[in-house]
Amino acid sequence: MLAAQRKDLILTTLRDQGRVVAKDLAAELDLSEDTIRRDLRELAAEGHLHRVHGGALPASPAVADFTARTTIGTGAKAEVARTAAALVRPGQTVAIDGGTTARELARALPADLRATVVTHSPTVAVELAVHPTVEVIIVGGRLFKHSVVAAGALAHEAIGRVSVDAFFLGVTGIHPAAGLTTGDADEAAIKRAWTERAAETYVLGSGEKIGAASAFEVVPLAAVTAVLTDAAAPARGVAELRAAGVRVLGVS
Amino acid sequence: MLAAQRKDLILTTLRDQGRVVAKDLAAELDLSEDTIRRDLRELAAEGHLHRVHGGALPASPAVADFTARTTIGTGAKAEVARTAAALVRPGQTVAIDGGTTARELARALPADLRATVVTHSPTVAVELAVHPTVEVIIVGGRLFKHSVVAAGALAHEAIGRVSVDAFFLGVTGIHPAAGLTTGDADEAAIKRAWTERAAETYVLGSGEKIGAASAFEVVPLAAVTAVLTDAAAPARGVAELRAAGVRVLGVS
DNA sequence: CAATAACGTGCAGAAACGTGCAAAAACAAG
DNA sequence: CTTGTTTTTGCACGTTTCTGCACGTTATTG
Repeated sequence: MLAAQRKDLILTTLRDQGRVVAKDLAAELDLSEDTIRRDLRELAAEGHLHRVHGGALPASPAVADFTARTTIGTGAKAEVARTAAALVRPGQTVAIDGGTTARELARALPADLRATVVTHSPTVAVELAVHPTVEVIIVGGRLFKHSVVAAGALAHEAIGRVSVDAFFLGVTGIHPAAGLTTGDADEAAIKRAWTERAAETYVLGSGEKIGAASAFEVVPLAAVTAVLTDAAAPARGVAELRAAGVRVLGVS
Repeated sequence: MLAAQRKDLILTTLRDQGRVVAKDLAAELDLSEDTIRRDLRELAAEGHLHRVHGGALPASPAVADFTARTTIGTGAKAEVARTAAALVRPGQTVAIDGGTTARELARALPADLRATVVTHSPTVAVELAVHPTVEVIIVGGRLFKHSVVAAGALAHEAIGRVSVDAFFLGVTGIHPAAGLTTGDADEAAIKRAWTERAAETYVLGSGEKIGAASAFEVVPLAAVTAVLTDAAAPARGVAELRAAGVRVLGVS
């Protein structure tokens, strides 16, 4: 057995059994405990496991966190997110906005999806850090703490150099007359910049946002490909959007 | 059963059953009561449980919450983080690397600190989103999932346009001969770029990293201002660093 | 109150630890 | 192919951690 294989075995054993006992493994592999201890020490130094007396434990309780994280979300936002995730094609480059629905979208992406996600949301980036196949590009800038997204001229400039197949836009208001709105002017400009760089723009619009309007327009409704909402969205609001020529997905 | 596992079992039993009876647990695990009592004493000393005659009860909710926060706050990495946080002066611009110690540093910054933090770690950015006064600049780039940091040419270029008063550098190895090392070459280059843009560089080096060495050198030890470590750092490792002319803070 | 159970401390033996070293195996260059 | 270099492995050994024992002290119970 090669030394590298042995390290893989250690990590696999850790994952499967939740622990490694140095003495047992040495006997099993017919090696000295010294060798196993050396392996454990090195793997611990690289952050792959937690070295304890007599063996090793998993690196962190992050396994439990991973499980919680991958629990399928319920509620309106998760519904919207699923509708959105189904629109992402393998091989595409898509941009994801910030916010809780956007975060749900990051979670809802299929585990085998091979695509590139560009985002100015560190929260979305952290969510996608555990995705096995999606490539993630972070757009930097000044952190707008209210929404936990990068904003300002730095972000705006960086977005201007990106082109994406689709942009998943988060807003706070979806109104037939007022259009798509949000509460901060700088954030509105960032979102607008994304729509200008995207072939298609889908609004993440759970029902509570329909009929609402905030202070700053992002883009008019005519500028987007569709509004993605949920089954419980208000029928009148949906009807009004459709009457205005807007494509609404996620509700009959 | 490993000793560390047994402590986990005790805490799990406490959560599930609301109590631990020392005599019963000793019988169940075929160990002496002395051993169980020692475990309970140690866990109580760390605030994880309430020691009572005959066994243990859960720490009270308020204490448990405080302890959970304090437990994070009392580990080696939190110690290092506190030493680091104390070095940040109001009005400064500092860069924070990625990793768990870096995240602790973000948490350890004083609540009234007025400074600017630049980081290529979305995790650090998310932590600082709740800080009332610190300005945060995110450096974008391709997400290196293993360490959850932005990397690649985009990040490297962005860092080249930033100057900071101090860079708090995370590594996996601190060795008198091998220098400061990490496990990925691209990440090593990003870290190096930061050291070149920083007036001072402080290494976040909890004790387990001292004496260890990973594959890729970031910078030699002579290139940094100081290594910040914790009280439990190995004395020999610390002595060797000091003998090599390295300033080591956080341990006598 | 006395008897019993549980406690914490100090101690010794066993197990595990990490370091330095040398030999063997693997690798790379000529 | 040979030779020099690097990596891997086990050994020896001093250090550290873990565990049970003994025992005096403290708490609980009838």
